[in-house]
Amino acid sequence: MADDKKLTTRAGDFSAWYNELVLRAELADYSPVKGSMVIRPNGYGIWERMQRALDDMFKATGHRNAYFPLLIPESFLKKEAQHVEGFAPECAVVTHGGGKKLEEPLVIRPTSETIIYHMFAKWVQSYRDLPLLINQWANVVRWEMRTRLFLRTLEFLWQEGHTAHATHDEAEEETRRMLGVYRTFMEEFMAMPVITGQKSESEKFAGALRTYSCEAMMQDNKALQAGTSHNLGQNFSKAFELKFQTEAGDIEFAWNTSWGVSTRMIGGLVMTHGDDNGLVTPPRLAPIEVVIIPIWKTDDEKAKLTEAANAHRDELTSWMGRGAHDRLRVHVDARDGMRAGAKYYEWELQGVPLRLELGPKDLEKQSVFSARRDTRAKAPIAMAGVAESVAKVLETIQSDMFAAAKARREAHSVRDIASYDAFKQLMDGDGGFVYAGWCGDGACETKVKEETKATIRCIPDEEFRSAQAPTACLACGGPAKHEAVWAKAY
RNA sequence: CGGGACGUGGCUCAGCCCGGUAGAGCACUCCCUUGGGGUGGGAGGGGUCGCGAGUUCGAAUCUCGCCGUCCCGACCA
Repeated sequence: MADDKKLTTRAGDFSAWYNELVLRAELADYSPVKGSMVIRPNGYGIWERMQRALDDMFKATGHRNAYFPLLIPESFLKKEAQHVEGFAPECAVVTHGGGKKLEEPLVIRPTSETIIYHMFAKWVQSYRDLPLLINQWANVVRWEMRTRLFLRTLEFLWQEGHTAHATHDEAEEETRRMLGVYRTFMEEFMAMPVITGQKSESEKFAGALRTYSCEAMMQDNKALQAGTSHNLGQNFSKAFELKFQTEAGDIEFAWNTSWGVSTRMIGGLVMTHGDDNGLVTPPRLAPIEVVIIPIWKTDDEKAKLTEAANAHRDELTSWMGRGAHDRLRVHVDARDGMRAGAKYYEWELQGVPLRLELGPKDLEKQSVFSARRDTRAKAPIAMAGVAESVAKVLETIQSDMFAAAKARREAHSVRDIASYDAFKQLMDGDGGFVYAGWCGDGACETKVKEETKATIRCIPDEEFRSAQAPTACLACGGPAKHEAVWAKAY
């Protein structure tokens, strides 16, 4: 490589850029087991911030956490016909334990519907026990053929919410509510705009009545399904005898929902905001929001500036303007033997939202020199009231990142595609989201997929639909039943 | 599982055609230098050349087999 300090560029090879960034920013590393990965502290730190924000939102909507076991009797998985069909090929199965062959093989959970609804059936007797609102943070295993760091690995971390309700409408409301929670999280924390909508029959969860998803656009204009929420109807309650007695005294099957987001979102974060210099983290998810780099020449200066940098850190971290539980997250990089410039590159690669440089000149001027990660804009910040100024810049970064990502998505969204040929041409070139009609026939979906690799990402919710609803199906030209978002996807 | 490529210090790779006892850059350790965007120099540590067999006086290099990785296709959060 001509310059192996630089990343491959996004324009040069998006896929290589992504892999290099994830490895070099130390978000994750390949594990000795093909297809699985180690999440390193930089990556896990982002996950922890995601978990915290989401967990608070789950609690605020009345859910409680629990933990269900990793191993599931194989027979459980087979109880729901669609479910087993969807997951059987990608299940890892434990056949031996304690040095003996097991009587019944145990499946390593690819998702926990079966074990959870089995347990729910024991816990629910009456309508008074409903709704039952449970979430678990867990790892799951799906034996994928082709894997990518964070985006698709054999094992990944996620949360799965599982609820039981007395009526279909309550379950539907819950399904939509949690999709909304995901959307809020993705927009407000990840600064990642998403389109919400319903999945087509072929893309829905195996065993669900309906699946809704959040779809985001990556910088290569491909779609990433970032979160899903399922109305499971009574499919699982019937398979697992999850019944309750109504107020009127009748016995009915409960209505279930399940919803999940995973460490895949970290991949989405990288591909939404990263640039050719590395990761760009939205402040609200950044384990370190501000890095302070003292600059010195002499030993005398070194002592003075390191002390000043530490004093700044203390001032920033003790500031309570965001509330006592949301202090600024600040790191001082006073490493010796490394030039300031080299530190800049390193922290940029790791995506720290704001850098503060503190040198002799700044001390004289009673200011610090700041550099934004997202725009790379530089400006001095007065020492007086520095914490408030910094907090304000971070807020600006957060909202600017969202606005930039949204503008990019809109720039690559097409609502007036002239013809199927034009669509093919677009998918052959730049790609993007195409809002176009769909007759509702799975055959048309399959045809488009085979010919262009693009699929229906979702039937968008009303607010995302075009002012003028499309009248013809993209593929067959017949009357359109829905407006659909078509795109190539991860 | 089909098609293609590749396995050589931690990383990226050269050496292989034409066999002769292993190299570069980066990274790492130490010293000096430098220090507001990847300083420069010096010294040093580190390799069963993927594994196994074969040919040969001698194999990283040639032959065969195996294993593994990556990319492209069939499945997917």
